[in-house]
Amino acid sequence: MAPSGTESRRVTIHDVARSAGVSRQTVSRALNDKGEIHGSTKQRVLDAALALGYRPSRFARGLVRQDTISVGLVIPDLLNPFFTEVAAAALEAARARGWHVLVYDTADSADEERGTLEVIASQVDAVVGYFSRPEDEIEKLTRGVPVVLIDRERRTDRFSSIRIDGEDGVRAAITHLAAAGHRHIGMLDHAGRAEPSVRHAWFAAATAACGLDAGPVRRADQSVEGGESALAALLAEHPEVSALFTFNDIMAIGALRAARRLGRRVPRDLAVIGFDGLRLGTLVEPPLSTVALDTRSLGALAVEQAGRLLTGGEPLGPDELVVRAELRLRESG
Amino acid sequence: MAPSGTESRRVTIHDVARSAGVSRQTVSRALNDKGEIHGSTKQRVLDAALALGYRPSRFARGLVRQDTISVGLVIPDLLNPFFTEVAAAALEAARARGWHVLVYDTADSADEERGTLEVIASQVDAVVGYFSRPEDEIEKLTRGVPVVLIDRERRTDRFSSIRIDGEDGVRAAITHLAAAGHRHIGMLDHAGRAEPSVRHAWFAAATAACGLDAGPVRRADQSVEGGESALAALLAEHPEVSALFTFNDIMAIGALRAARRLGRRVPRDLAVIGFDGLRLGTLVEPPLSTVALDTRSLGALAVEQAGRLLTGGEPLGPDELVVRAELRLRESG
DNA sequence: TTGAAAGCGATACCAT
DNA sequence: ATGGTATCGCTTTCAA
Repeated sequence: MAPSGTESRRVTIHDVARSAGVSRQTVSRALNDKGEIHGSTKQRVLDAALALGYRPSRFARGLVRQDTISVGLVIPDLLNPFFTEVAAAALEAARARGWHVLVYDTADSADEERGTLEVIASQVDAVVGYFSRPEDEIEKLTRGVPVVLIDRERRTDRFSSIRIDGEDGVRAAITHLAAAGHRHIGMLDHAGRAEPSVRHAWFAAATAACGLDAGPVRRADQSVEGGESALAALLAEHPEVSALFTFNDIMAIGALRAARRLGRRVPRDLAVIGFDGLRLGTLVEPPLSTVALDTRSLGALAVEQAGRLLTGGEPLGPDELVVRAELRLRESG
Repeated sequence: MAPSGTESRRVTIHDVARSAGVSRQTVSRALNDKGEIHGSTKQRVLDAALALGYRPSRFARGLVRQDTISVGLVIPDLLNPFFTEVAAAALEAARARGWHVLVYDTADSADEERGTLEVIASQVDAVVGYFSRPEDEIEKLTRGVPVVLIDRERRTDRFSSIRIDGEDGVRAAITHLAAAGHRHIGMLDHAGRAEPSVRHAWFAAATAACGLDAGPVRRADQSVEGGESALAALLAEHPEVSALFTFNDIMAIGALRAARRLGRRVPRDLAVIGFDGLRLGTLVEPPLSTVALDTRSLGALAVEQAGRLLTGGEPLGPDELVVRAELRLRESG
């Protein structure tokens, strides 16, 4: 018997019970493999359920068995390999706990982010991810759900953040470049927010610490194309620049391309060091040197903390909610 | 007042009602912005809700307002850029419909896939994605939920599949190589299943159609490393091979690397054409020629069909459930 | 404007 | 082994 044709009302446990000539409870027993049920009865119920195309309501079930946990993962752009890696790590950590993950890609758009925030709170037990709008707005929209922010500061009963600490890593990178004789190190920062990024601050501090003048900085879109055109512009204005640090690996890969186009050999004529530590960096030519983040533990940490916030377990403290970056030298610088 | 400290029972609408001195229905009105409520009453309720840290139960709410739709997206490996692209497309299509997407990464593991199948049916309204196990097993485990399979055949009331048709694209690729004078075209197939892949069949048919002898085929892991070592092995046995077609772009990128290591210039000494059309292919050196799939419409199509299966709308027919591949020549071949 | 009562669809507990 | 009843937390009539 095929499942009802058109315009079908939902098949409930009641329908199955009636069809099999038993009570609802018996149906429940049969479906959930509880004992205490006669073999033939069970089979009859199962047959009836199949024939009717019965599917338990996840809502009704969730209401009484309060077990399933779902977390919302908010990502600005899944196609950006960095976020892909974080997402994959979060999925893995969640799976290990038997949690379900609802993924929302906000497409780098403030509107989409707002839309997501509006619906997400009613669908999940905790939220993890990246946001661009003011914390108090996030707080308002997430109404009571625990939130773990990545690369953003906010600590309250309900909010936690994972801090990305690249200070040492960036200093190591700049020190390395300086030791190689580079005097003019430029940077490609990202143009997302109004102010310069924290990574830029690390860069500035590191160059100063090496006794170098502040190198030229150019802000650009957080993409391969952004890095490509920004480096061309930067080099046009500052041909003396012989080394480059970028906000992230994607932009660095764009810079590699621009360098090739401009006839600058890497690392001989231009040393390039990115930030993030993407796997992708090993695939380009030359393999990209980078200040690497452990994206895996980043995602895992976020999920772990969400769990603690959720169960009222002892939340991790600021010192534990940090992911440190470290210099990973390959061939580009 | 901070949300209760330890071991807190769930705060229900009832608690809020009592705390605000009104009935549950009034609370519901206040929270859902229904009219018919006095301004001050509403404010009092809202305050009480906030003070108690009240959050509506998604299960209870879902039970009565049967509106929210969730689909499960099953992906073998989110870090594989091809699947990332499909996932991103599916997320986008789902968002446009206001659906929620639960993502499951099965880590290329049969066990994880089984585990996912066991829980997914009770959490979503429809399932979309990639599976490796036999259809009847999938059917059994998904108990009544509509399923859209990608790159897999199965059509019933409840199952649909999106077919990937690369026949013309592969023929165009091989024809192009033959026209360029290549007589010995090798292939790197993937080693996932027991039999050769469909893509291999297209390859074989295309070489035959061009009047060439069947080229050597080597099976390898579906990864950069897999492609890298497989090409080395293939070339060692068949040094006459001057052109290569691969199961996918990732393997082709591995092949590019191996070629460089072996001192074979691409495309001069070895022409390489991949399959998938990844954005990634534009970043390597030289940019990868490929038989490209429109991953965006692949994901969108899957979601669209899931919607039709779900609402009982007229499902798309086999002719519409196809994504065709086309040759995209860049510089590697 | 507010409240009482009746479900939504399932499971758990207690009888029988 | 099976059925009755209460219950999960919320929204939706329908009265007042």
